[in-house]
Amino acid sequence: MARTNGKQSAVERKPVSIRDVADASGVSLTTVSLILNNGDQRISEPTRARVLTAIERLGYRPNRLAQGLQNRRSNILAILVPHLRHTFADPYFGELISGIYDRANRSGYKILLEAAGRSFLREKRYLDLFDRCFVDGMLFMGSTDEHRFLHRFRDRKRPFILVNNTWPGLDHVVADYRAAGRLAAEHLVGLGHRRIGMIHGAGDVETARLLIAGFAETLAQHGVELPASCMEDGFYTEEGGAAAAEKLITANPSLTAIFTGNDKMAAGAIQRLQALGRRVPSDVSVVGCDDITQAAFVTPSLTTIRTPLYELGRRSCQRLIERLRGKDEPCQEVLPVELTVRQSTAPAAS
Amino acid sequence: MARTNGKQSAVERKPVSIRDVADASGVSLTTVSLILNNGDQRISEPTRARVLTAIERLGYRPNRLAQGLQNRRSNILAILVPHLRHTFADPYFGELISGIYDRANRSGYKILLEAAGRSFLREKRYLDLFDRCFVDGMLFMGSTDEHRFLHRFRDRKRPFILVNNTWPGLDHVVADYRAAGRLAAEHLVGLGHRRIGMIHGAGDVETARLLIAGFAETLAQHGVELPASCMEDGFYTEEGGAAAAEKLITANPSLTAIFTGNDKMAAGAIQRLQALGRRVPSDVSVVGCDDITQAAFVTPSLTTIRTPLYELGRRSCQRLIERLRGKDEPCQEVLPVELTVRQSTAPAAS
DNA sequence: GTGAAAGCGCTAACAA
DNA sequence: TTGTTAGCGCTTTCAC
Repeated sequence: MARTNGKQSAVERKPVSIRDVADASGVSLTTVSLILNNGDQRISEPTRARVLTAIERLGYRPNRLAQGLQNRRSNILAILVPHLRHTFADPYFGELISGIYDRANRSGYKILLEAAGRSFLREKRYLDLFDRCFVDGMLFMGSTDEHRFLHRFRDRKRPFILVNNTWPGLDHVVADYRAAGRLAAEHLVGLGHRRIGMIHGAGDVETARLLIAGFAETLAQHGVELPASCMEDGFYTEEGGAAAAEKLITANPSLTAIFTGNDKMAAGAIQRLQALGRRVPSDVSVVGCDDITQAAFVTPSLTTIRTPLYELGRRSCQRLIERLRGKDEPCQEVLPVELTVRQSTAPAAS
Repeated sequence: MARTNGKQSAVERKPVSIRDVADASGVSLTTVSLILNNGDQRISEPTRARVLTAIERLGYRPNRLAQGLQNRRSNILAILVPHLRHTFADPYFGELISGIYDRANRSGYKILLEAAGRSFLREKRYLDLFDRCFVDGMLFMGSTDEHRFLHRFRDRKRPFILVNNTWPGLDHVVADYRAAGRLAAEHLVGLGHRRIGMIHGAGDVETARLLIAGFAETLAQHGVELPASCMEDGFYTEEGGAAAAEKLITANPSLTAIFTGNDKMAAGAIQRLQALGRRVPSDVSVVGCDDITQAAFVTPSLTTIRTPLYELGRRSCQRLIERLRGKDEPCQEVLPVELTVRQSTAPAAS
């Protein structure tokens, strides 16, 4: 791999080293290090004070490359996202990232961003991140069944957490999507809806399957069918949701309610339904999933199942940090979801 | 500063070093390094092949902490965002980040995420990021006049780029906000609006002032006033936009159009206007700014000024990388904006 | 209590 | 064409 062979860099900075501090305070380099790392032991108060003063005065900061080289830790965690178009602009990922960031920051960990593109996976660069000492641990969000590389983390040799999805043998923190499906179904059935459609996310995502299962099961318990003709894939995007809504309503004109696998698809669906002359919610009710910030600001505001994205991020990171601290128990944590009722659902028309 | 004193880490991994490769292929460690770094020079073909094979077989990856320690580079760039609530979930920042990420990735740079919280600024940790060799360069977005620490980067000793804002003496890449204001004004005036309000972002943001200036100037050129009573701060949030819209329309019931400093405020404004019984756009037209993805999926879909966020991110990162490669010219780049007409604007009613 | 010295994994003069 | 060697800045035994 070619290196950028440019000049060293246009800048020159004072590299104050531990050596300088030692000289300035008339002690050995060991003493300085001891004071920095070993806390209260040994070193006499006067010496300690002198060194601390020198550190302050010189503005010394330990070089973390040198530190890391020594103790084999980078103090950086990687967040891996799938390679989609402008992935980081998606509020779903953004909420998770915010939660992870805040938790990591609290414990002094830095966050490295990485998108799992084709070459990244092909060249197994996710291993590099660990083996080249870039990061101490990794969190992956947005996984699908296609992400076969996840196998490699089952040996638990590299600290790894799957965020808001599951995979056999991997540690994860996930929202209760089965319950999400159930809550949506109960809400709609409770409003008297009987002819209901669903716009789901990709079929190769475990949580999407759980959501569908929970939704269909609960409808069935109430004697409501969810035939294949009432199911459409919305690909988790606004455009996909819009197209799916159009297909659904065209194929099943009598539909009075639609449940979507995320809020983006719901926003797209609402817009398309209105464009097709259906009023929401008086003609058709729509229930979303996730409760991203924007859900409250579409018109009508979206009734949705709240998955605690920020908290999922926090907890995932918490678990990873525990792991890094030596706790070696498998982790399968499920966080509860709840119904948030707004303006996009109403009693069935007929 | 206390270190996490936990166990080394629950895991143990094969650390294949350059030493191992050298031994395995019967050459010196230097030879291996030369092959890795110096490209095609010197080394004979047979030797090179032998070494490359060994590298492959052992799965050797150079430890970047060691590399970095040597050549004082981390190959990591920091993205600094202001510390707001769930900052990373904001599509505005997300688009910029996506652009930066993609450009950085193309040149082999990693991205480190950092939020500029109180302690981060107070303790000057932005300097640590450089001086402790965490990163080679930094991009900052979401800056305000309050971010005084920006002064410290004027000496150009540390590669730094301001993203989508300006600051005296700092390199930046920014959208043409004055033109954005002008385009919005021309659009509304062109539709016959004369009683126009504005919901602006914070007054301590230079781009917000430029936007206001461009908007007011152009209205004035067309003989339209923009009195103080028609200006409200929306704090760049949906809730703020909603509250501002209510104030505006209450104080000036005859308003027929509102321009907002970003799309989030526009979404909030639209929702509140509708809640107050005003139809958008037939009673009141609304123009947003930025054109985030969600702008197309509020109801009615939002007419807005497109600032090329993703491209701003890309260019900013491009500039930073050029800087890292030794180019030392100041950079003040302005990217054009354009009007995107959708459903939220219509000819003036009266 | 404090310091000398070895070594983390790598790069790059300088020799050979 | 290849190898020897001296660090990069830090941590950590082990002596004193």
